This record gives sequence, structure tokens and C-alpha cells, in this order.
Amino acid sequence: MNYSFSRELRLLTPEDFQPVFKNAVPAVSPHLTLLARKNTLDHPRIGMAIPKKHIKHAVGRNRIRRIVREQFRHQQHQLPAIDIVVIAKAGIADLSNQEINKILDKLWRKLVQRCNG
RNA sequence: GGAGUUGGCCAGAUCGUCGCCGCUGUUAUCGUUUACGCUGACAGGGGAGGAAAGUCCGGGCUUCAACAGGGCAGGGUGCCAGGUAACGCCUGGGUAGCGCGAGCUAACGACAAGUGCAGCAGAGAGGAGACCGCCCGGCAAUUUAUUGUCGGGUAAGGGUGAAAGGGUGCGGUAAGAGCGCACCGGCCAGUUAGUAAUAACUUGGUGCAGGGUAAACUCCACCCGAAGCAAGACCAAAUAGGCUUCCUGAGGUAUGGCCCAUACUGGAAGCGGGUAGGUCGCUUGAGCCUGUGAGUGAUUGCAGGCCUAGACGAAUGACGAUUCAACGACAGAACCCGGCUUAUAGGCCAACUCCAACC
RNA sequence: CGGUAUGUAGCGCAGCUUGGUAGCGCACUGCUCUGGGGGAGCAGGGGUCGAAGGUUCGAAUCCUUUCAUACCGA
Repeated sequence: MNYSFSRELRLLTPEDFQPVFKNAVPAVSPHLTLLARKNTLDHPRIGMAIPKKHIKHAVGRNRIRRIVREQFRHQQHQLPAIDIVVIAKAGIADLSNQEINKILDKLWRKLVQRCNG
């Protein structure tokens, strides 16, 4: 099983992001929002929106981004072919790595259920 | 042992698994000018900071404008000397202030070139000023020593203010006053020491003329072209438009009654500008480490060694284990350097100071 | 990443050049006019001048540092 995280698994340009925002299946928690949409490829892709307004320092933004990426890397084969956008909200900077991992775990499952059903 | 000052250093470590971004080597597929390019695999090795931050200064580099220069405007700096590519930085020294001390702090040129400013209070705010007071004289009253009034003298005292035109003492005087004298201070000049700032003086002169404010205008000395890697350089689709040449020398449309005439319109090739996109700029540099010489020091000479991130939606992480007194503060490179400023848990080293105790 | 501007009463703005009293409009409170409302008039309250230092006798104003917010450049 290949757990690599290459460029094809990422949303890069505004053209990649816009369709997800327009027509999305949401999964919400107080600290994170996930938006998903089926794509035409045979693998999932992920993009992130971490506003400077909510997480002030670059170190904090890097931490959120790295945790989300790591989770996605491990979960990619459980996920269907969808484009996901992860949006960070205020207050997430106060959570520990384990807490964020738990929240993400829940939200992945929600998304899989809603996209299949 | 306690309290403290200064300078410097570190910024968790080790192992395993799964991943990310460059580099080097080997190799496979494909494309072609047999050497490159694209994609993939394997191996090796590298991968955030002392502030990467704020963007407050100084440079390199690039383009533009000038042309190697001089001046004005505008801006900056401001004790002296040195260091440096340069600086508003650093080092050493001076002066002033703070601390018992080691030490620390300071935009620290000129108000004796000119102009301005100082509300309220106060008699007076700058070649000042009689409100109270003090003293003298005239007149009047009377309790014969004071009161009232008028005219003078006076800056010792009170009072106002942030600030009132040297200080203390003695003499002097009607009362006072640098009015005179002594000491202290100031100013001008001289001598000596020092590169200088400045300091010292049993030196000479001067009764003191010259209050504060320049982070007020200003004066003096020195410095500064502007914008910034989204700078800029190169390659270069599609579409529209531009220029040149050729083809046709004809047709169509408009003006007009018609001809002539004028304007617009076709196809092909080439050229230049240039958008999307791509490549370069992009990391070897006023570089780092070690030794040694010069210097109080900042710094620098010489010798040897080293290569230490270069992304482009943007790379260092996650999980587990062991360990440490501590689950580890502040915090993430984006063209690159030198500083400053701000944030910062804990620990280590060196030198020095004060207090207590012991010898 | 680079480059600019702005922070003053609940809101929107003056005052900063040339330092001594913080002012204007809307809003708020009370009173009057009206039977009541609206409206008008009169009176009044409310501001750490974004924060911290410095210069000055005295700082919203001058200087330095710092924190926010907004805008511009692909």
C-alpha cells in the first residue's frame, strides 16, 4: 500500500477550489469545517484554507496544515474520489495534536457516509 | 552561603516506522543534433532562527533618470577619536546623572548671529520689578510713641510661579545693595598634559555683563538621485491589432444623375512589440571554522580547512520507545548581507562587586 | 513579500501645522411648548485622545518604540 503524498493529491489553483465551495457536502465541528465534492478522478484530493485572522502566527498555521496533511495521507485509501477543503476556525490553535486528530477522524467518517449515501 | 553586575554559549538528545523538498550518483522508458531533456525507481547526503519577526537604518544587486561635476529645495545625523563596504551601528575616551560597589544611563554642537514661545498666578517673565515689608523727610492727629496721608530711598525678608537676574559670611548704611572685602562659583585669556573632546594650574584679568526652550524656526559641520526581486533579463502559444513585401490590377460598399476621383474592404509570406505560460535572477558570500601575528578594544593581517535550505498554494512533520529537574519559552527562510529594536522557559561557563560566617 | 495611510465621546469627523481651554453633527438624559405622538427650543451628562517611554515647567499635538485596522502592487 502506497502512503505517499504527491502533488496530484492536492488542490492547487483557484479553479480547483471554486467548484468545491459552490456545491459542497459539509461536515462541521466547532473548530473545523470540511467541504467535499465528487471529482472525476480515481483518487481523493485535499486543499486547505487557514485564515491569518483566526491563527495569528505562521508556526500555528503550519502546525494545523501538517496535522491535516498527515491524517489525509494515512486515510487516503479509505476515502472515495472526492475533493475536500479543510477550513480552520478560531480556537483551534488552543487544541493539542491528539484532540485535532480525534476531530478529524470523526469528520472523515461523516464525509464518507454522506458522499456514499 | 546569599544578593547582584558584565560578557559569552546552548535552544532537548538518541533509536525505529511512514511521509515532504532540493542536490549527487546509478539505472529504466520515451524524444531527438551519441549528449541533453522529460518521467519513474534505487542508493547516498543535506534541509529554518537567535531573533528567521518588526521593517527602524546602512549596503550589495537591478531598472529608470541624469551623466561622472557644482548649486538650490527637501530629508537625515550631531561630545571626541578610532573601526567598518557603509550606517542613525560598534569600540575606546571625555563630560553629566544614578548606584555602598562591580557597573549602568544620556538626540551630549550652537540661545555670547538673528527671530519666536512661556496659559493661569504674580508688583514684575528678561538689560525686569515697589503688592506687603524696611528706612528717611514733610504735614495732620493724638494716649509721645504710634497711626494716617503725601513725596522719596531700598531687591535683605514675605508672597506668586516650573522658572524672579551668582552663593555664604563680614564690613558698611537711615534702611539696603558686589557698594567694599574674604572664600566658593562663573566668564575671558594664558600655560601645561592630551591626536582631540577635555582636564589641571600657588597664572593673569573681570564684580558678574551672559535665565529657560533648538525632539521651536534657525545657524554651523557632515551625509543623501528615485524605486524596488511583484526589481529586472530571456524564450514564447491562441486571439485581436501594427508595419513591410508579393498576389489580384479585379470585385464590393459609401459620396454622386454619370465618369473621373477619394475613403474603406481580400489572400499569402515575413518582421517587430507583447499576453497566458515557462526559464533565469536563486544562493560562494564584505561567508564560516581552527591556529597564529598586530591592537586596551571594536577590528584586522597571514596560513590551513569547509560548502552550510533554495521552495513557488510554498518543504523539517506525525506516531511509538528510551532518557533529562523540566512534554521543552519566543517563534517558521522567500533576493542576499551588516546593524538596531521588540518577544523569549530553562540551563551552562568566565570575570568582578557587596553582605554574612569561618580560617 | 514589498509599499502606503489611519487610530480622539455609542457612531461619523475637527483640533496636531504654530505644545497650555479637547470641540462639531447625529444619538443619550431632563425640562418646556402639545390632550398625546412627531417636531422644535432650552439645559445637561459622557472621552485612559490605540499602548509604553522620552523631550518640556506643561504633550491629543514634538521624538522613539510598540499594537491594531484599512488600502495598493501578481
